[in-house]
Amino acid sequence: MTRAIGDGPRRVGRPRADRRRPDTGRPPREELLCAAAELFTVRGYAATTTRTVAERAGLRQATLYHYFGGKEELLAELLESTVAPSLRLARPLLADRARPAAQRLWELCRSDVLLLCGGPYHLGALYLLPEVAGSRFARFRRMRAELREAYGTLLAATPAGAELAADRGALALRGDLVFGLVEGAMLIRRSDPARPVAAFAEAVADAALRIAGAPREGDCTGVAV
Amino acid sequence: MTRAIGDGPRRVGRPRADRRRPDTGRPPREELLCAAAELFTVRGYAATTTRTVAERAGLRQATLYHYFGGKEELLAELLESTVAPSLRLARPLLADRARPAAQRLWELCRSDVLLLCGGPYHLGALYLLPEVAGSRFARFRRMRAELREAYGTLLAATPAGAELAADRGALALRGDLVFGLVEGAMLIRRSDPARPVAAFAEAVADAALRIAGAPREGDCTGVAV
DNA sequence: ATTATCTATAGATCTATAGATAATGC
DNA sequence: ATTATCTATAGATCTATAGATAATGC
Repeated sequence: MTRAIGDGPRRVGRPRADRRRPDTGRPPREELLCAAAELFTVRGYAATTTRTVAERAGLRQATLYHYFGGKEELLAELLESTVAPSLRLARPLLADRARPAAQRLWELCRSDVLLLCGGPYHLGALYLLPEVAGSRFARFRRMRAELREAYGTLLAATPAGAELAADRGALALRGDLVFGLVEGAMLIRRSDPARPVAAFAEAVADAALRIAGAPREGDCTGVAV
Repeated sequence: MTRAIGDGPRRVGRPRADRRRPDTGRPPREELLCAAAELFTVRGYAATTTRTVAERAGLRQATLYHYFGGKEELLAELLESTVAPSLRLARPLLADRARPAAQRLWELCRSDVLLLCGGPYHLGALYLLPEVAGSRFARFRRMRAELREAYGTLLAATPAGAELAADRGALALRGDLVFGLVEGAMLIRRSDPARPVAAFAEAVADAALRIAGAPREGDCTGVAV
């Protein structure tokens, strides 16, 4: 006795009022996060209401509070879920002294761009929200600072970085430029979303290494520049 | 018979209720724009209310409507006032065939960063607002597209750009990266606002030219890199 | 009994308009 | 008379809570 997909609720609890939406089967918490991701990135955080988030997930506004304390909690969770994979990636790269620093830096840039631009939503755009300065997002900011630090460390270990070792200011500036290019990548991408992400990520990583000061022929990509 | 500064209203019309604020003498329209600039960039556009804008300018909320149709009109005016100077600068640079393209591109980057980051507020951050997609901002978008075009033209006229003439896609991508770095500069700057703007602008222009593919020793700045 | 959802709503906004008022200008 | 401002407010939100309800689980 099979049931058609999206057919009936086999779940505990009062059924949803909005029956139009097919039952994805995914947990409501996740559906809410997805809805928030899309709305926050497309319409903006402050312009998005708890009502629109909930209804896009097929729920009534009040039900959102069963899963989250409010809009800020949604944002905090989205932000942290975006840096976390970058950090998991950065740590082993930092430790891997066998490979040249420039190569590891390139790899970090490329993966970060993929993470920020690769998903269905450009979550990286959320990093730029003024709201992120609030105390509720301290944990996210700490994680991001650690990632930022990883960029700096790798850059300093690079031949071009070593040359600058004496001039702390110049090194810091260059680090900011590299990190800024990577984080700003999803804004660039917005102007031409049709471009394949993989190639785009490599192009950004190449550009980042040029800013870092890598020798011209030393770009880590095999692709001609 | 002189009066102390900020003393008394010598102006037509009902006096302001809020007497705390010293009379700057500047026209209220301008004061409103300034207030909006600060609030939009610091707190975010959607999070800023007409009330906070008006009261920061020393006026009651309703008085804002004497000068502007609403929040969107304030934003539109701020946005256009930010691209306009960049465009005025780009046009003669495009026409000036005497100087090498790379040098003109460098100059354009540097000035744009100064315009975006030099003022008291980082108005460039407003470019990234999702609201800018709205129809009310079509004129701003057209102006920005023209500026974007100028970057592309200069890049193509560069030696490195000429090499890529065959590969339209690669040229477009590189143009996006250069333009994106410049527009993203105020986000980078946010991480270290203490840095002197002039040097920062040159550093970004240098970085932009590296992305553009200029020969290593060809950076237009006299400063060692 | 437990759970996921719902409906209803109080309280707090926020925008935009209507109409009054307190100056100067003539 | 003209002007720049004000006060007051209707109407439309939006958030967060209280409490009801319709499922399954035992």
